[in-house]
Amino acid sequence: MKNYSRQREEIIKVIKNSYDHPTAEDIYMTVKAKDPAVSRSTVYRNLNLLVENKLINKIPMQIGADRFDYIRKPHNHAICIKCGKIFDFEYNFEYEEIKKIVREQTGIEISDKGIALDGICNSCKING
Amino acid sequence: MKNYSRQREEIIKVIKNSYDHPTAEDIYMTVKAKDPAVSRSTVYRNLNLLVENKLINKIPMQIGADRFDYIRKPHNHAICIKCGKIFDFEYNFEYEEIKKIVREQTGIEISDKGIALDGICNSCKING
DNA sequence: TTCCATGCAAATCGTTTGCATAAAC
DNA sequence: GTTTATGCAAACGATTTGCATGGAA
Repeated sequence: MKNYSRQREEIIKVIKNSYDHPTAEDIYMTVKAKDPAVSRSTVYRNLNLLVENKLINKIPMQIGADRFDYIRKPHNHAICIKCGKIFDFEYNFEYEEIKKIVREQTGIEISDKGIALDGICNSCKING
Repeated sequence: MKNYSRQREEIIKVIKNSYDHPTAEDIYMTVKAKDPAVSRSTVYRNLNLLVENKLINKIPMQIGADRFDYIRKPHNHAICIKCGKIFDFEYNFEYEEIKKIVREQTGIEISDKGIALDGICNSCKING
C-alpha cells in the first residue's frame, strides 16, 4: 500500500460499512455503484492487499466465494454450510491457553481474530 | 448413495487411508494409480456425496483447493494460511456450552466434528 | 429393463495475470 | 520522471454440468 488511490479508499469505505461479510463480487458491485469505471481486478487486488495489511479478514467458505470482514474487535463466526450465511457470536474462548496448546502441539501461531464454527442454520434446517 | 460402484469403494478406501488431509486432485491421483480409467468428475461427484452423507469432512481453505478428511473421532485442526499445511491438535473445548451459546445467539446448530483455527506455521514464519 | 453412476469434454465460477495507460509522488 | 495503481481482457485453477454409455438392482 505505497500509493494512495481513490478506488482503494472507496473499497475500504464499503467494507467498513458492511456488517454482512460480503464477497468480492458484492464489494465490487457496491463500489461500482459509486464509481462505474472501477474494475473487478482492482477490487480483487486491493482486497488481497488489505488482507496482507491486516485491515480486513478473509473468511474461507465451504460454499461459494470467500467473504471479507473489516477488522474491528475480535469476534467469532458461525457459518451455515448449506447457504453460506455468517452470524457473529460472543463467547469467551480461553484464547491464551488455546494459543499455547496449539503452538506446542503444531508449531502454528494462531491469529487472535476469533474462531469460526460451522453448522446448519435454522432456515436450512427447516427447508431441508 | 443408492447404487454401489467400484470407483466409490476405492475413493472411500483412499480417503480412509489418508491422514494428511488430501485435496480432490490428490485423491484422484491416488485412485487413478489403481484404476487408470477413473475420471476426475467421478472423484468430485463422490466426494460431494460422501460429504453429504457425513462420511468425510470438507475443509475450506484460504489458499488452494479444499481438503478432505475421513471422519473418525472428533479432532481439531490448525491450518497455516500461508502454505496450507494442516495439523491436528488435541484440546477439550467446552462443546456443549459452545453449542448452546451458538444456538441461542445465531440459530446455528454446529457440528461436533472439531474446531479449525488458522495462523502461521513455523517454517512460514522463518522463511518469510 | 429401469435407474443410477460413470467418463469425457465443455462450461462455469472465482480469482489472478500481462500489458498498456493513467495517476501518485 | 519514476514508480505504483488501474482497467481491460485473457488466462488460470478448481469444480460442476450435459450427454451418451455402461453397470447395478
